[in-house]
Amino acid sequence: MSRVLNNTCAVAEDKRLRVEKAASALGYVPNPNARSLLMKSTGGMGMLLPHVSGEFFSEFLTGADNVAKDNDFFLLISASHGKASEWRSSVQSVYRRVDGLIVMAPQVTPKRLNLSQDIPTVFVNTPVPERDRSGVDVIGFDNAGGTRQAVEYLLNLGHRRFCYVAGPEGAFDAAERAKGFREALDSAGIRDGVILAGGYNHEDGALAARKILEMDPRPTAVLAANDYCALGLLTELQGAGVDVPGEVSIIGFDNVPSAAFSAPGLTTLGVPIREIGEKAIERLLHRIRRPDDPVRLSVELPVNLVVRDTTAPVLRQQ
Amino acid sequence: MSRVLNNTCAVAEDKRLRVEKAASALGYVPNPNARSLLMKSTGGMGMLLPHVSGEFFSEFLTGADNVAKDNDFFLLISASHGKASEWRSSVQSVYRRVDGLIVMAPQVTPKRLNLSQDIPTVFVNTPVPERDRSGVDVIGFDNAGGTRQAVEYLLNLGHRRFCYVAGPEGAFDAAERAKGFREALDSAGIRDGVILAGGYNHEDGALAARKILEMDPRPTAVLAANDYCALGLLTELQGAGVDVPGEVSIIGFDNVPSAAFSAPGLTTLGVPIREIGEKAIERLLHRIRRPDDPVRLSVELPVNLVVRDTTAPVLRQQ
DNA sequence: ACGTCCGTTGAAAACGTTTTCAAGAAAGTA
DNA sequence: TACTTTCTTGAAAACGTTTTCAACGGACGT
Repeated sequence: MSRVLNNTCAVAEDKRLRVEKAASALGYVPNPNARSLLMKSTGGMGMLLPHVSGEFFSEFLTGADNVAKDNDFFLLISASHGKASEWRSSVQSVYRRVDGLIVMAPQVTPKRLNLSQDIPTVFVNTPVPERDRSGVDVIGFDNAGGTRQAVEYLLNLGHRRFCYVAGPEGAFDAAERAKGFREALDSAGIRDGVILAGGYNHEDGALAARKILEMDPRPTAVLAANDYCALGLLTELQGAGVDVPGEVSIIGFDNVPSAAFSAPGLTTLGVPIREIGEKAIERLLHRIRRPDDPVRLSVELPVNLVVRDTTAPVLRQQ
Repeated sequence: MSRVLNNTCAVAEDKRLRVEKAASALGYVPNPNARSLLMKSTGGMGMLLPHVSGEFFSEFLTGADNVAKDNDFFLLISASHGKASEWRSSVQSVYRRVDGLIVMAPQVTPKRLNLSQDIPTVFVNTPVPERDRSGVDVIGFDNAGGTRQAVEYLLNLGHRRFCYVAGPEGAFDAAERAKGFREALDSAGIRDGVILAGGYNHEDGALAARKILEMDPRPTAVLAANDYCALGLLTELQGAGVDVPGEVSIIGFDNVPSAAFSAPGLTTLGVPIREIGEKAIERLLHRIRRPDDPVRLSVELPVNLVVRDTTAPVLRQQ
């Protein structure tokens, strides 16, 4: 009897007791499929991500999970996505199983995902053209501005020979970060900034480090596409006897927890990714609870330079 | 018409075409709730975890997600669990929404979770008493043996003054690791091993490091409950001018990706956590596909010492 | 040409809930 | 006492699928 479980209308006290006793004796748990088939709500949030590995995503998940749990929502996660076709099948499999969707697809433009419009969706760190933002929320952060800021900081420290270790091919955020690097150098009138192929993992940084070691003259400032890349770079350079930050300054991107605990501590660009995870779920909750609210989010959060110990004035090398 | 979408029986070719065209024109996607209500299968795997933060869990998730995706299963994740009551409500909310369940509950014994027996369940790194293993699969790893192995390695390097930075209170795996430490010291006849309160995060290691710095005589070998703790310890000791491994050797636990990229590289105990994630999902898939197979898994995987550069012979200090 | 069998197809039952509908009982009012 | 209103409760409809059932038509064999 659904009335007693959900307190939906008045029931005689003796009957209520009998039903409750029977329910707990049988270990009765309502079937959520039947429930959400009828009620058209599932109590879940879907997260479509490119990966789940690394601290960037684990922080994002942690933020999302915290507020989801507080509101008794579960998280449905689908990851490991490179191609648009994989995205589409994931979208299908998630559709109608959740009440809201968070999509982080730095490699794919959302219209290729053919998402249905009838489910609240928040895009995070995903390239959404202005004309496609009508029905959806968009949370981004200033990738290009971050690198630009970092370059400017290094310029002020006297650096003139720059190198950028790029992120993965085809990823929108990586491209933006590289763009910020080029723009900042252009503004400063520096023409010989080097961009090296890289990626988002330690190994990519280590590989780039070996190329940097062979360069002559060697750059005095290296920016990496993210913290893991920077950390791999740092370790490899140190292993080759290079003094960081004495000879080379390094700046990462993301400010993952580990960045604070390298030796020396990594100077990096802080992205509030855990807070973004929280905010994204909160946003979905709002849209679920007030479906007729027409206002949509479209924010680009600032990225803050977190100065630690892998950056120093260039004076010593000149 | 379900017959054409699922190829369940012969249909005239012209009708099939017409149905398919109509379906794609309307953007028809079958409602998964209605589907699984009837078919009693959902195409999802549930993961009940204590957290999702940090590389340990992100590696575990990556492994699980890889094989789940290859088999077109989605992952339903419920985390942030401290208390048994939270676990129970999560179990309820996941029940019937997934075809299999992975439970990692180092803080709770499974019988307090009142899990239903009718869904395949794999316990990972969870204390399951022998008598409760009849219907479930259990994958563990040798926590005690790991620390024991590490202590023995350090003993061979000549270390005699040991310190252990413990994990979180109440966690089964942390207790096992501490037990291994005590046992190994007892076997060696060393009575003055120090156990410090700690935790699973960088900060816990850093805090413990400050206590170690005040100790006199200072230990020459420090084991940490996990890698993050060890890394926090390492950074803090280095910051205080302590030479690692010259003055103090450090060994972590888990072998998360970052452990390879500290400076110096962290000696640690390798837990194949990504493979465990894969194996757990594979196990569930097997049990879903062959429900009548009575054999149950009950394995304790070995933990391997991964020697890097935070450990050295004690000679110099004697 | 007639009977049988197989391939095809439409209708209906089932899955486990919630919600609606209507009926019945109890209580209050004239 | 009779009528109306409110409270309670059982039955039935609905949600969107899959599967089963039965019927229909055609093809094949005798």
